[in-house]
Amino acid sequence: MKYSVSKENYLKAIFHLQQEQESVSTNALAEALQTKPASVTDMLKKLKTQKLLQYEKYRGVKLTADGKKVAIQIIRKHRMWEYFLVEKLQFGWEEVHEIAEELEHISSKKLIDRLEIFLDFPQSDPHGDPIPDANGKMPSLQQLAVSELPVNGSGTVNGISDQSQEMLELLTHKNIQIGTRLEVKKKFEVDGSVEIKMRSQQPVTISDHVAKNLLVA
Amino acid sequence: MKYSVSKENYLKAIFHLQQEQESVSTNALAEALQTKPASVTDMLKKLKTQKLLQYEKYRGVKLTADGKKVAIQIIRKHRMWEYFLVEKLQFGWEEVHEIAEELEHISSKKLIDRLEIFLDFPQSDPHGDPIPDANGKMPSLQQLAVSELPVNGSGTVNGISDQSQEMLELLTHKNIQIGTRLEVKKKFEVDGSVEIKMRSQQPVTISDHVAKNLLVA
DNA sequence: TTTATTTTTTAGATTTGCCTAAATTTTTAT
DNA sequence: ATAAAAATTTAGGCAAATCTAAAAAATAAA
Repeated sequence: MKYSVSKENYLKAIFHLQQEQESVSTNALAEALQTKPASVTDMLKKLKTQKLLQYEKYRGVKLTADGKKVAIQIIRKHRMWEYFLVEKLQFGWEEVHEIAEELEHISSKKLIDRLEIFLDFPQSDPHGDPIPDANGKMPSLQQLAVSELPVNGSGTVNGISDQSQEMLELLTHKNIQIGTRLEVKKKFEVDGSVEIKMRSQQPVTISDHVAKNLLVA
Repeated sequence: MKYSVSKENYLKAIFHLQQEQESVSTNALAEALQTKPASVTDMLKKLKTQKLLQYEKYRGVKLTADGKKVAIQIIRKHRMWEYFLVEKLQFGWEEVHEIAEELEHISSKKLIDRLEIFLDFPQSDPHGDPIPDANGKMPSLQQLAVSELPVNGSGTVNGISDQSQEMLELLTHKNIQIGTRLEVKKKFEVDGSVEIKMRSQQPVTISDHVAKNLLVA
């Protein structure tokens, strides 16, 4: 089955929002998709008739198994392309999201399966998010925010919660990327900032905000 | 400026039809785009207000310099992706057109420029068609149909006129591809068929139809 | 437990790209 | 040169995806 770009974006957004909350509200979806609640209601009705989601008016929405399957395939495509852009075309991790937003809607399944082989079965995208396999199996990795680490605790960066351009640029500036090993040297209770040390580098301080967004294993 | 997928397809189709005829008719466009003449008329009016083409009702249509520029960039993307699919992802030359029809509408210019570097500046796509450079310059190569070659004349295949799936599969079956060197051994006037010989192979006969579609330098 | 606030839905429009049927213009043939 | 045929355009509509404004339902607050 083939769906419009718009429908695919709805399914993807609902999938992501469901990670946080069981049931997704119309307003949350409108916010995520940068559209109006009235438009969301319209689309939910259409997706419901296609049995991609469960929806009762005023009650929020949940993906069906079918809907989830579609969403995961889109996410697979998105992350696979991001990996390609960074690893093969030398893009920075902060510029690939936008381009992948378009590439994820290219319909050919064979294309992605071939790309996966060409890339040698990458496990996660440039921001650390896992790439689902062809069957939709998503490797889930354990993650802890740096802000939760104790003093002298250490870990390897394997995820970023806020993947905005600005955040990614800040991290790049501080020389932090996926795979970076770091140790917590000091925690300042007064503002939640954390001093961290990376291999063969002077210690640097990151704000409370950044520490909460930096995930390690 | 960004245009809809539909508009891009119109510009591309007009560009291709203009290679044959100075001015393009509504019917020819409808046929090429698998749509109705009435729809074409509608769209032509819209593209005219955007100054992408010259159009006077009942008089046919021609691209403006702007329109040509847009069309060439789409063709550049299409052919670059086709090259990528065949060279890197191991697709057959008969399966890439369809996928490239989607990929050509991905908007990022940087993406194609990076892809071009990654692919090491390919000059032509898997069917022998030239890939325009970033400025829109299109390397034009001299081509002659095998049917026009004299007996004992030879050449290297560098283009296919009819790039339908069936034709490409037939050529693959006969071991003919871009770059194949061949010599005309015999010409049968009665049906226009031609016997050709390729390096270290028994001679094979191709029909009039195929001989006209096979271009050599 | 009413009232006020927030969330969500409905109603009615708009835009894009397409369609069919009918009218018009151009081209071809007699 | 006129009639017939072919090509093209106009008119009126439809579906998808969006919007604004108003109504309805759910939730929170007094």
